This record gives sequence, structure tokens and C-alpha cells, in this order.
Amino acid sequence: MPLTLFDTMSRAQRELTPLDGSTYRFYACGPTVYGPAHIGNFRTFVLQDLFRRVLELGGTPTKHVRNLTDLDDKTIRVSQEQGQTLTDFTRHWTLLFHADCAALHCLPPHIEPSAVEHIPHQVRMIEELIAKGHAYAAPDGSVYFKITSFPDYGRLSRVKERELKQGASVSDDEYEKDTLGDFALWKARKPEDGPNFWPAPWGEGRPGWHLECSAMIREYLGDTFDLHSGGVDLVFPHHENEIAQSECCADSGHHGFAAHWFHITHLLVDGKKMSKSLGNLYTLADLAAKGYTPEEVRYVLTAAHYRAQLNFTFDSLDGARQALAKIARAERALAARAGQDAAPSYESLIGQDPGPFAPAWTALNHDLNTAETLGHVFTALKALKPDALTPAEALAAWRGLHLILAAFGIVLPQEKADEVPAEVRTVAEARWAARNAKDWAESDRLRGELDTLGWTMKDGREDYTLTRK
RNA sequence: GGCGGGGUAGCCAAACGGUAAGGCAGUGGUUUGCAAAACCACCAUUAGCGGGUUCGACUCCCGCCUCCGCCUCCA
Repeated sequence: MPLTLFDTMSRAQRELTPLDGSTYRFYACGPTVYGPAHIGNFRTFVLQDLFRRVLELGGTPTKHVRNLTDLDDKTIRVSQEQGQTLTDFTRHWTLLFHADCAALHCLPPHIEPSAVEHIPHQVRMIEELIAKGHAYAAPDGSVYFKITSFPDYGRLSRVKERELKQGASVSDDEYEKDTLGDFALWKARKPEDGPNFWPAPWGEGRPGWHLECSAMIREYLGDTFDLHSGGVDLVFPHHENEIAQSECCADSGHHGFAAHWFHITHLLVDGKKMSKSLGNLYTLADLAAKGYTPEEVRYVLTAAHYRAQLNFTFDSLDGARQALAKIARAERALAARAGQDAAPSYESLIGQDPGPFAPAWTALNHDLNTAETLGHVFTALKALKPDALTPAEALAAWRGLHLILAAFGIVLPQEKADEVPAEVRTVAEARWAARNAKDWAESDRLRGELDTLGWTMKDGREDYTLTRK
């Protein structure tokens, strides 16, 4: 079943097939490593991960390239403010980003190039663009892309004649540009950049932000590749500028850059855009401090369709916990009936027949409609009665369920047995004995005692469970 | 102002020109010494507002209201 996905450029849903006939090669704009990524950033990265999983599990291998922006205004400014070298500074935030991605069960990209390690590639592109008449050096040593030299400029964002928002001021670090829309390929060295400058034929400085992606795509994916992805905010100007740079550089001429554009809509928090001033900007660490797991966060991020604004609330996080627990119970029942223990590996699920979860798999392959998919999952789980299935039927259903879970990157909560202190265990045993002797008064008194100790005791038929409050 | 995406039950959120999935919460029941958990059942005659097209619209068209995003380095 081919995956169909909405394409920003053509504004239509299109089937995804690898240009080279075998591997689907895509590029995702990565994080700027100058601070902790927030859950809004992670919506994008988690959805890109889900996208990749659906492709791979459907039988299409991928080549996933995602950059690290470690060289831009923010990384330079903040590292300077903190008296750190750019390298030390960005390494710190890169490590945290990787830890967060791992916690969210995102597959690592196959290649993760960094901007600062590809300066020669960027310089080379600028030289080509100047030679072809698409760029010019300003007197101060900055180089700009000349948008009037690229008639297609604005095709992706459909903004031909861009107008400055009323009252918007042109920032004072804009140098001498021919036209307002021209953007920097190279930014001349400034005193506040500190030691962060590099030599170039037109003077010391550093590459402009948009250029890094173009240069690294060219290096790792070539002039033409399958898909480019990022948050909606990148449509303009970042992706528009990338198209201009890359297509003007490419030997093949125009229209050959990304064959498909996949943009993920922003996350809202309590109905508003996240911002520090509103106090609604959350990182994974913030949510962990409130007791939420990365799995619960991932569930919320993937539960809504990627092209709709997702309103992130703590209620939805609580709901995610219950929903995951519900899936986990059903999974255990199926696993038991199927005689399975550990979850099947990701690799073993490639090409898996979804079985009773076929409607879910179909919905997922239809423009990644995750919300509809989950609806089908719960409907199917409700219809399945594990005890009425043969072990073979249970196995098929169990593997079908795991296909969907693998695509979502859902890792089910384990039944974790809390370490029970001996003192608590003693009281619990006493209560269990009292209860079995039908001494309700003593039983309730001991339960109260456990409560004081910070433990909750729940009675089962054969046994009891103790959980920390 | 330009471009774009939304407004569906208490919350989150889908589908569909043919009469509203699913999750959470809630309610009733089964079970339980009680409880918790679990399981079963119920839970929008109604879709921001007003028109229109149609045998029939939440779904298509028009107008309005409203929320959100981008408009030079923000996922």
C-alpha cells in the first residue's frame, strides 16, 4: 500500500515513490542547538520520525538526513554571552537534543551533518552562484542572493510580491542589498562574532543560515531528492530560499530540487502559541518534572493530524496515559493468547500484514491520518476477544497491532514492580492475612497504616499489588 | 494589508454528499467484605453564524464572525 502525503508545492496528496526506484531519500531541517528543544520542536521531529517509520514498515527503505544548525546568529550570540567556544556550546545542546530524541523513541537519522563542518561546501556554492550571476558581493564583504535572477522565487509560499508587515522595521544588520527580498549567503565578520569567522574570497565572515541546508543536501542527497520537511514556519523564507540557491546552482536547472514538500503545522499550548512570556513553553524535562513520561508526550504529539494545529493540554497528556494503558492491557491479553512474550522487533515487522488492523494501517498510509488510525485501533481492540481466538489468530492480531505501534513509535508502559521495603511488605502480609480471615476492621486499619507509609494496596483474586502513592 | 490553516459534545479529535469514528472525563451495571482496577452499557437529533445548490450538506458554493500561523534567519 503506497503512502500518500500532502505536498505543499502542488497542494495535492501524492503517492510517494522513490525517485531512484529503491530508497526514499529525504531531508529534514533539524534543530538550532542553542538551548533545549521544546515540545513544539518535537512535534515536527516526531512526525518526521513517524513518516519514516510508515515508509519503512511499508517496505520502502529510507535515507534520512537531518542537519544540526550550530552556526547562526543565536548559537554565536549565546555562546559568546556565556563565554564558551561555539563548539563546546553547541556540543552541549546537541547531546541534550539527542537524549531527548532517544527518550521520545525517534530513530536517529542516517546522516546528521552540522553547518560548521560544511563551510567549504557553502563557500563553493556561493562562488558558483556569483559566477552564474545569481549573487553579488556588497562593499562590506557580505554576499546576497539576487532574487530577481530567479523568476520562480515564491513558488512554494505563493508570495510573489512580498510586502513588509506594517511597522516592521528593517533590522540594522541588513547590509547593502539591491532589493529588500535579497537574502544573505555570506555575512561579513562583525566584532561581536568573536572568533567565529572564516576566510572567503570576498572577506572574512560566515555563511548565512539558509545556505547550510542547500549545501548539505547537495553533498548527501544530490541536486534532486525525494522529500524535504520542516515546520510550517520554514515554508517562507527558509525553504523558498533553499529552492532558489539550490536550483540556481544545479546543473539540471530549475524545478529539480525536492520532489515533495512535507510541512508540519505548529503546536499550540492551551490554545496559544508557545512563548516564554506566556509561560507555556515546555521542554521534555519540564513535563518529566510534572510526572509525564516521554511516551505520553509522544502519544499526544502523534494523536492529531499533522496538518491541523494541535492544542496541547495537560488534560490531553492525562488522556494519553489512560489510552496507552488501555492499549497495553489489550496487547498483553493478545500476547498471552498468542504465546508471545517480548514485543517483535522493528525489522521483523517490515511488510507485516496488519490483519484486523488493516483499517488502521490504511488510514495511516492515507496522508498520515494518525487520529483516524487510533480510532480504528481502539475499535479493533474492542472487537477482538482474545479468549475466542485460536493461538494463530491471536498471533496475527498481535503482530498486526505491533505494526501500528511500531509505526507510531509507541513503546507500551511496562508493569513495573516497585521495590517494596521490608517494613511495608510485613504490614501488607499482615493485612492480606487479616483480609483472608475476614477480619475487616483489622484489614482496613492496616490498609490505613500502609497509606500512612505512602503505599496503596489493591486486592486481587489470588494476590495483592502494592504501589507507591 | 498579503498568503495559509482552523472553528465538531466538558476536554482532545476524525470521517463522510445520504444522515456525526475514537480517546479522556462523566453516568449506570457486573465484580469486590469495602475499595481500586478491570469488564459491559450509555453518553452530540447536532456541527461558529446566515444564505444558496441538492431528493438529501457537518460535508459543495457565497457572505459574515472568530481563532491560529507565516510575511527575512522561528519546528
